[in-house]
Amino acid sequence: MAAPAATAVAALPGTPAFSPLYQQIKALLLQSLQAGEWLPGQAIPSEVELAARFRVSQGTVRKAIDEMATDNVLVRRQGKGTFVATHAERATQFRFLRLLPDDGSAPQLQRRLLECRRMRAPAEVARLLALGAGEPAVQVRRLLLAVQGTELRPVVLDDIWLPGTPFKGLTAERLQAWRGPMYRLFEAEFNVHMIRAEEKLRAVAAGAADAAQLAVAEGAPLLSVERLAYTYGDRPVELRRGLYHTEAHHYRNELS
Amino acid sequence: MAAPAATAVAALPGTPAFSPLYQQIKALLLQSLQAGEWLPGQAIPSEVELAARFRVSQGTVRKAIDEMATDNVLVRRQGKGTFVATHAERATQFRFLRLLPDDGSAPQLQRRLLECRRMRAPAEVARLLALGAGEPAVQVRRLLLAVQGTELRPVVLDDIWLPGTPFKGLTAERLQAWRGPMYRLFEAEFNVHMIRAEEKLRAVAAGAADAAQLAVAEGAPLLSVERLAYTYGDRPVELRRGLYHTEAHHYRNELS
DNA sequence: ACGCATTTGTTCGTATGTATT
DNA sequence: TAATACATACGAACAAATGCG
Repeated sequence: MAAPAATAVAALPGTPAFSPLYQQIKALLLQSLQAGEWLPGQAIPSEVELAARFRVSQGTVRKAIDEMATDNVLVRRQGKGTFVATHAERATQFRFLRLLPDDGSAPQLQRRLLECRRMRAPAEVARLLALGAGEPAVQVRRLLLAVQGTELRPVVLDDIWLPGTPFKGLTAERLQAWRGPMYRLFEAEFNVHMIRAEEKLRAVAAGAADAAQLAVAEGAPLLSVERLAYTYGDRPVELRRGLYHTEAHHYRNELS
Repeated sequence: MAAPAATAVAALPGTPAFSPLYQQIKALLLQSLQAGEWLPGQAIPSEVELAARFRVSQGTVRKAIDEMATDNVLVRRQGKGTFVATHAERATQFRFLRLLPDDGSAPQLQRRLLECRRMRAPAEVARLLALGAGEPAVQVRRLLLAVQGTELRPVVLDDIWLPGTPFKGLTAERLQAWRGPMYRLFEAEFNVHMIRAEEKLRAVAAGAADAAQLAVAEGAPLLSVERLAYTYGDRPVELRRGLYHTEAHHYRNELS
């Protein structure tokens, strides 16, 4: 962990490997995060400390951290320090949960675990998760139910695939016992932190089995959301296909 | 337009109106943009010029511009200057057009104008566009067709509502004649620049009329995209409801 | 309750590098 | 080549928020 080359080196401009100092610092910080030197929720060293470690000015460290903060990898808190982002905070949850009630109320969802089993990854799953042929994977299926007064109405049917190796030890009991966001469990128990995801949305007709789970008619229109989530270094670590019942809910998106 | 108070004033800390200098500069720049002092595609004054005008350091101007650049309101080009963002650039178009072919090819869409008429805004439209009762509005309906080899397949049915006053002079002929993105027409001809939008997505069943336009069966699942687009100062200036046929296309979204 | 140390936030100034014309 | 504009980097000072003694 004691990096032999803690000093960042600015290559001569014009050489192919050239990149600004603050970008090199950013890369080094990301490496430390990936290596688990600082865990989600913990504070990283102060700007002056990092400046001393890397032998650069405080302003240079600042610019590196600034970018990582806008990337939602770090969170700055004036007077306290800079912290590794975590999925425990409310703000972070809503970045990945885009389904909202039409009436504008706060989403209130209950989980119901349907399945959690370990198996060899199917070809398509292996391809998207960049796994070798026959490598293990974990499949999780669950239902999310909206709480409306005393009633519970199913709104999301999730089919989730995770690489087996980093998620060794993930069981139905573990999932069942967990209170809080699933992504928070992943980072707390398996040191896998989701920072980015790509989604493909489609309208599809409900199949018989899915319709039964979601309590809708067969052939009813459902919103299909296929997600590929990435951790540090753009490594894909989750494949998720969700079916959303959008009668009293909608998927909210901000274009900017 | 000759601002009487070109000098930014830092209120005493603790007073309610206090905000950092660079935020004040940002607000002043946004006012100038809103007033049309610099038009989309044009260069704004250089950082040193702006620093002199506002009596602040170059670094402070720089920070204001930095934020506006990440907001996609301005575009920096090293060696050339800083420019007002425009919808003419390819990159900007894809920020607002999220429908992509499943096969990964570049989207190639043809427009077919169905309707363009001026009328009093219906109550719901008026509410969302913050119009007074009975104020004029323009309704545009159009079809987008995917070009697949020699075939044309309808994929999007758009129903667009615009406030009548800023869009005085918008006619079917004007729309028909325009080559390029509609948002580019809006900023070039009507000085209305879209910078942000909120969308609500749902899966719905195709009605008889919509199904006919999109060449799908009645009841087929369609992706409904309801968009409210904003210009400078968070003023809503477009309401759009699109129906997407997502059999060979999908809506792409990036979570970060 | 007060003050002090720590940490990030803001602002200034200066110098040099890189891209464009 | 020279001038201009943005990009990077350093240093310094003070403000604001936090936590601790």
